[in-house]
Amino acid sequence: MATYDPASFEKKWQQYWAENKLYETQNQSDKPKFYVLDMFPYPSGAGLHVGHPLGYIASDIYARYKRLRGFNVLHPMGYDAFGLPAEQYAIQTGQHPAVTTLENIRRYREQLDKIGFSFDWDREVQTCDPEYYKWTQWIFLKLFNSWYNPVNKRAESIDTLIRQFEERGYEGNDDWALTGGFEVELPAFRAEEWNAFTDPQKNEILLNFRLAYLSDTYVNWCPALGTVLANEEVKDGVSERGGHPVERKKMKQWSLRITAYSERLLDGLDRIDWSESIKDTQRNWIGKSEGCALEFAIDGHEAKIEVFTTRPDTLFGVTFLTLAPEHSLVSEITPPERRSVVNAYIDKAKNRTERERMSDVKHISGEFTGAYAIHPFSGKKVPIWVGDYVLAGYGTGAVMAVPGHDSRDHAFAKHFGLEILQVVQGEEPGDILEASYDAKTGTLINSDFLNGLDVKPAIKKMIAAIEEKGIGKGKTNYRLRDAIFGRQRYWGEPIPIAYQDGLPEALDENELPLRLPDIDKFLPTEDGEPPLARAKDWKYETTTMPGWAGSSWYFLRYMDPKNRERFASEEALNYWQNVDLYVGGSEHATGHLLYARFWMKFLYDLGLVPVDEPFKKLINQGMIQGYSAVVNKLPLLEKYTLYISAELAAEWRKTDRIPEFLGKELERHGVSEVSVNHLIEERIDIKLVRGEQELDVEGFRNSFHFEKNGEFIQSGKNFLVAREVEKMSKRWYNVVNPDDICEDYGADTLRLYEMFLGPLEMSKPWNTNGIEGVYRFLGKFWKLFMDEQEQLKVRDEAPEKAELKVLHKAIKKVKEDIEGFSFNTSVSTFMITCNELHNLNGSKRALLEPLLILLAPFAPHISEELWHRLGHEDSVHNQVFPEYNEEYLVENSFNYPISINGKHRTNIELPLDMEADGAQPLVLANDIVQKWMEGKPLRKFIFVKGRIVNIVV
RNA sequence: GCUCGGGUGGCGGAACAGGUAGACGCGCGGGACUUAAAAUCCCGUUUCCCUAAAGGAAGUACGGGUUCGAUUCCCGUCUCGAGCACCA
Repeated sequence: MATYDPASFEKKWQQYWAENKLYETQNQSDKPKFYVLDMFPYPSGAGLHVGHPLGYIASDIYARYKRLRGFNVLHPMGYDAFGLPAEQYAIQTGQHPAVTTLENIRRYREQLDKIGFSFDWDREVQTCDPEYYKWTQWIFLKLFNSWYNPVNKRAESIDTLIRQFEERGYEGNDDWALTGGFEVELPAFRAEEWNAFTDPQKNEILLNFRLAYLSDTYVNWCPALGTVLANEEVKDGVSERGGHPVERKKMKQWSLRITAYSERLLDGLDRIDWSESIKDTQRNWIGKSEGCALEFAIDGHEAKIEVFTTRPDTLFGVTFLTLAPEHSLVSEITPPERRSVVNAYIDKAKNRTERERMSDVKHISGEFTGAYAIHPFSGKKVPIWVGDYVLAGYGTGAVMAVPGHDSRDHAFAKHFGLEILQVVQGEEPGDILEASYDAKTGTLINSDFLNGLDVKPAIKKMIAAIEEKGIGKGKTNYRLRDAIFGRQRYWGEPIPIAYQDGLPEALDENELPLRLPDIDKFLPTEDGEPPLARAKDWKYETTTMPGWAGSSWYFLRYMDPKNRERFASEEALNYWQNVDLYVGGSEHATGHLLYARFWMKFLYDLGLVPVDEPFKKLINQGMIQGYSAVVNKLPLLEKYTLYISAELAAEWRKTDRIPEFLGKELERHGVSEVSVNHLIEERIDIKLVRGEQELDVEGFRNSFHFEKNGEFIQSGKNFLVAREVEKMSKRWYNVVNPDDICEDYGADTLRLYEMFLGPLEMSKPWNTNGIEGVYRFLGKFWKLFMDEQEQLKVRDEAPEKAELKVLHKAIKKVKEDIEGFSFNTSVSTFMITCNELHNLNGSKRALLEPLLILLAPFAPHISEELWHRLGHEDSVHNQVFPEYNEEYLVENSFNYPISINGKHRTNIELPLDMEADGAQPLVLANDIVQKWMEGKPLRKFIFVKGRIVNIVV
């Protein structure tokens, strides 16, 4: 056999690379460093599918390219090994999650190895390894022992805060120098008072400032999973994993004070090379809004209501205030005669789950408290209401309602018949009683000293007036919430906290790692305690860290993975700095990617890392979707289950009328009175489909999908299935396994094909329609080197100019493509180059050797094989990426045929000293021709790609 | 509702800064080799008109604009996808 046979050499080279430690990376080098990282996988029981390697292949190409370009490349891989699925599995089967996790890791490794990645496996990390999570816990302790100093704008040791308390005390929530604007439920105290406090009292106070803290907060509680979830783990009121309903519940919880970093997380985005869309998602999530906080006095009460608004200019349009049902002042200000009504409303609102509240956005509800606030400028009395459209968790939990210029306030006012005032005049007249005017443009009216001003200057003037009056000040609010850090779960990092008199006490660093204890059952205890409460003599925190803890710093551990003294040595950190290229899915935009940035900034503040952004450049690869196969069946009959071919089912659904042919068939089976609603779609294994739609009927009959009383109805020669693009998942039977592709076509074809599918960042369905083309290309490429008799046919002749042009074109294109992450078009370039060399009979060493190096990042196995067949001892992956020479690329153009107005033809002699080569007709526009005809000289020739495309007269 | 990103042949998709639209691959059609098939190789393949050949017209979701020239830039409309969403 004289053909390309990947099975005969791919494994050989994979072993060769491993044995020779080809990809081992040193922490020092004369070469410049480059760090290429993939998001490490969670090792699930299902194994890898073809979607996983997409990003890994892209990053591998880039890493190999950088290596060929003379960089010292760090390209590691590991496993995000703590997590829910392993624990769910443990609950069902009793198998310890550590066992199944290690088993899954073994399987992942086996699959990864088949694809020929250039990972340095000596640096592998697993987040569930005590030697690793020791340092996750260590970072947690650092967070616990730190606070955010808003004056210095960075995290500092909690000791600096204690010193301030000792010297100055605390002035309450106005003490911006200590809180930086975040709310602390803590009364003021003087320095003497502080010094007189007992240690537990001091500790309790300090918890309000620590970056890792314990507090009573509303959490997303998922009863089905038995744990709390972070905001980004909840989608539309149900859990992201499993889709179980989620409730709001007040619980004592560990949280991380990520909100302290809001501004810096926002700022940092301007300095990193990420896609605009993902930066936008993060900006959105942080949700900065600038406005002003101000107080309303309450008629007959000492207390004041603080509100936050982005529209202080509309203050004269305030006709009522609305408090969230959870607002602490509600019960205080409600007079006795209104109490029962208001309390009933509050109870109702509280008992609604988050989901109900969200799905019920349009329904307006609220109650008048019976109390009145005093408008700070007009002195008018305005009623105070409670309404669940106001969120307790944002701003102050109270709003000044401006129904004239806020659609939500407007809806509320209209529903309850409250006054609506217009204070901003827009360009187009509209009835303010019908719809609010929300735009931030226009002229102020009915607003005393603001009258005549535009909105923006009015905002400024009003803030100044408010500050002068001493009732409030300009303020920035963020949507970002602190990150809840405890999970009522077993399979996670234990939180290194012990309890003393109910107060948390941090472990000492040298007590780490706090190892996860063995327990007999993985369920929560009978009285609802987390599983860790089952462990004997466990005097520590019983919740564990969330899945994102270990992944928030793993990129640092790769730099120095075996260090037992430190999370990574200073030398390693200073050498590698941060990740130059990070490749992974965009679904982590508001989770992992935000938390990792937060931790990096925190570590930077403590002087533990040299830079404060973890990932310089980020590429988001798209998802590879499954291409499910769907059969239509009519199962309502006792006698038969009728399978209806896709073309008939489609017509039926479209027209809602039974197609004639199908009607006859149904009649023949004694079926009447069926509607299209009886038609059921069932997904079947995609292996039962041949080509695009044809069902392998025999295979289907033998599969478990088939109903024993099934009969087929089809109008054509074949029974057709419908196809559906959706997530690749076991439950849809649409998973394609990379091992199978490697088996059939080899790893190089898999790699090239995944790149060839389309732009890296785009999501696309997996289908194997084009894979033959890529495989054929490799076969053709092989034939440039080997003849029919399996003999090397490469000649040592000097290449022709035309051949050099082909080569250098390819070098230039591939280099540009890799640097721009357009791997799909570089595959095309290889195909074109291969064809052109065949046509030129260019099997010459001087052409093919550079070409092999060029191809090596994409198809490492075939390149290595042919490189050795050319007589080299060394690996092709140790070579230098070839440079292109512009000289060979110049296009010569001369003596163009020109068609004027697309009609007449003439030849124009151009004042260029070039040889004629591939002359093209040039179409000139009318007016140019006219000027030319009038005898004006031709002034300028416009060249594009060495070709004249226009002439300026 | 707000923000962002898309819409190009039968299909996946090219076109780097405005400059020969449809590269490359799949599919399809035709041919060569073969007793035959597979494999391989060659030719054709946006649509329409005309044709023996040559040629011509339209064409990148739709409608306008800027330009000698627009898939590319600007305005408006439709549409698909993603993120956020009673955030005051």
